[in-house]
Amino acid sequence: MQDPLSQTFSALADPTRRAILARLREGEASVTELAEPFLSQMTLPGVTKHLKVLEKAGLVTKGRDAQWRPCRLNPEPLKDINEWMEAYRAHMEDSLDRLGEYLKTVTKPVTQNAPTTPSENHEP
Amino acid sequence: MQDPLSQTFSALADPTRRAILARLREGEASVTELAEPFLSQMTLPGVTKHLKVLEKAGLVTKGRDAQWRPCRLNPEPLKDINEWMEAYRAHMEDSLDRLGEYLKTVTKPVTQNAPTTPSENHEP
DNA sequence: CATGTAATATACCAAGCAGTTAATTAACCA
DNA sequence: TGGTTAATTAACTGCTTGGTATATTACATG
Repeated sequence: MQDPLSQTFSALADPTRRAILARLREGEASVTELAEPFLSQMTLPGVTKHLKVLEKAGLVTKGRDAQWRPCRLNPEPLKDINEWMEAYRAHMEDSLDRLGEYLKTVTKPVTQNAPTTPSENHEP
Repeated sequence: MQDPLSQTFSALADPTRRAILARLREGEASVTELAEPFLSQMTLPGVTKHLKVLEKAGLVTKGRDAQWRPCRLNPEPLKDINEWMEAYRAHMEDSLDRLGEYLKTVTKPVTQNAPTTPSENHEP
């Protein structure tokens, strides 16, 4: 049993599942419709499993229409992530500022001394 | 090898790791300092492993000061998550509206239902 | 009723992960 | 030099995860 936030994060930690969510942004879809783009890489039960993960995380809800299970996006859990991120927003902007200043010092004349350890930029 | 976004999400899908990040928001800390709050539930190598996950995801960078490895928060990967969430922001507001309307319909009659379990929030 | 379609359940496997204990590296200090 | 502290590595375990093939349930219609 995981806490809800962990469950949401881990549900999102898979490109197939994120693609399913992206598809659902455009509206309801049945399981086979959702599965269709992946059937070259994965079987239908595979997709069903991914859907179940999303469902357990509360990101997707399934209805019933005869033999179809129309799936809908439920963005509620994303709000919790959004809220969690809030605390880091200032840091994100800070590091943007630092990058800006770093770039300034780098593009300025040679007389400027070395910036405070650019520290390997992971992703440029 | 995972795509970077999946790697970030999955790094965040653990309460210990999120707590470490939260601690790092307040500034640099050595591994033992970071580990201290968890040592009742987990050994030091356990924490080291979590740190390595965060490091691989690019969320934490380690420096060196003699025998210490001062760790710092690197919020860069969070920007990607933020960007990813952008596409869902409209949906979140939509569902907020729906919640608002739902509450309106619910708060009309006398049947004020109980608040949905405050649920101890781990990280403020 | 028999058949086709939508979806899930079951049982299994390989790989990865969270955690442990014990050993090891690396730096400082006296 | 030897001892202490900081941190990592190695080797192992149990559990979860992502995927499969196969079987099964549920519904609609000829």
